[in-house]
Amino acid sequence: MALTDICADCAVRDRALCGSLNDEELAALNMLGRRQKVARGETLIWAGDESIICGNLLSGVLKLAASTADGREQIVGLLYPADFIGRPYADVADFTVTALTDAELCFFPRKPFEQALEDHIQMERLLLQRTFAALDEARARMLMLGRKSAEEKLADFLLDMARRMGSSGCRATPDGPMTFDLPLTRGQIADVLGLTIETVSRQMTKLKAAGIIALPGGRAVTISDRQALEARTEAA
Amino acid sequence: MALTDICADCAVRDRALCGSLNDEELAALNMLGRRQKVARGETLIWAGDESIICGNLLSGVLKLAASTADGREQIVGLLYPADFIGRPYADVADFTVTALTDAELCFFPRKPFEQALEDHIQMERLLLQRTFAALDEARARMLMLGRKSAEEKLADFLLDMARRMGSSGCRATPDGPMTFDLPLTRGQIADVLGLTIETVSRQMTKLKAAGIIALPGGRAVTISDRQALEARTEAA
DNA sequence: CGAGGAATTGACGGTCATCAAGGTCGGTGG
DNA sequence: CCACCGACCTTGATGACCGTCAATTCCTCG
Repeated sequence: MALTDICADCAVRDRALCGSLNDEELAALNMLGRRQKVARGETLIWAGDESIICGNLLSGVLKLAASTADGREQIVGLLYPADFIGRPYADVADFTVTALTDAELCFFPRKPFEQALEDHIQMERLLLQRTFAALDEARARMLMLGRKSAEEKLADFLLDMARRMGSSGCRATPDGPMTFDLPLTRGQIADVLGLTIETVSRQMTKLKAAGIIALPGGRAVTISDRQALEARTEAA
Repeated sequence: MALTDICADCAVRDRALCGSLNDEELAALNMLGRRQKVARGETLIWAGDESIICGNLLSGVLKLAASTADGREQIVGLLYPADFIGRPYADVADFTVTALTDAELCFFPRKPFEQALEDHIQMERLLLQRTFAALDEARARMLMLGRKSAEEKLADFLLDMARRMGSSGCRATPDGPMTFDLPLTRGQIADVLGLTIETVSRQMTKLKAAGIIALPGGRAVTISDRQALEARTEAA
């Protein structure tokens, strides 16, 4: 049927929460959901608004951000394909969700989705495990924000991105140079790391001058000396 | 029976995860659990160790901390009575859990506890909701760590503590002065806020000089002008 | 080719970390 | 009782790191 077809060609069918459902259950869930494309820069959810939707990210990268009344922003999480979006069991969204690249997602109204969670224990359990993982990640990032220097933060960040973007430019040898495109501008990197755009830029050129990375142009980065980069994750 | 008696006198019986269980279910869970007292300063779980236990905090305050290889520490969470301790579904603990005050807790071996979660959907759902709340809190703290000044951080912290310790010293008028004891040393406050002990101390005296707080001695703090303190939560 | 956003680079200053020196308080033992 | 001790806190002096302001330069796209 058309309704399951939409899932049959889903790029994250087996990695997203829905991976815990069989085809029949999936068809039912599909009655509730919609696919949607969003353009780079578009905001899906505003902090403070009613928490209306939940969903899965199919492609692209989203940012989760918090900000102060006077406009300072902190990116508190990045979402990649197969990640879950939204906040069940809360009436108000606490964070703003914005597309960093063009993206596609599959979403559901929150209330019916909560019901679906209750009806499908496996899916709820998977969500619990993912929420724990997100919590661990957030806490690890708290250590970075509170206690690391600009250089350490950037080294952390680049290695993290290399891990996640790896598919696009992986080389034969695990320690050989690898190149990938950052989905973030310098300003957004600054918002992830709790720095300013200028500091990010300066640390980038410093790493380039040290021969640890290269900046071929555009958003591309190549990590030439992973060992050295890892060393700067915790240097004095 | 003796086994349910242990819960009958539980200070957090209706606020902890177990609140979702009826007496019969509780009796079964109790077969697995043990109460334990820990002294101030004692560490229950070490980051990197096998994740063996889960449990509930009955009394006292615990810290959840991460640290770098060279000894810098960041407190990534504080646990209060009725809070859940531990990390189900992970083989290794990522964070160190230490008692900030003498404390009492009720814990279970992790594996059987995971089984109990599966057997009691209500409890699992409650845990999911609490994990979401913890995630929201962690993310809010990321904004603080990454983007706020020392003064703003301390104002945030004091208001947060006032909210949590409120029971001990609440005054008649909501905006009137209130006094309470901090369960943290200056050094630990610094580890929560991503500052140094000296900076915390200096900001404290600055707030005192401004007549916003008073420091009657020991760990006590009194908030004399809550309005002003709230204003410094986001000042220029 | 020109326009506009993004990135780089430089100069300068503020905030906060670091190093150092007392000071306070509670507990312990002579 | 009081001196001593250790842990915690306060305060001061100094400077590094990183934020701010400002001027180019680089890229992309119309």
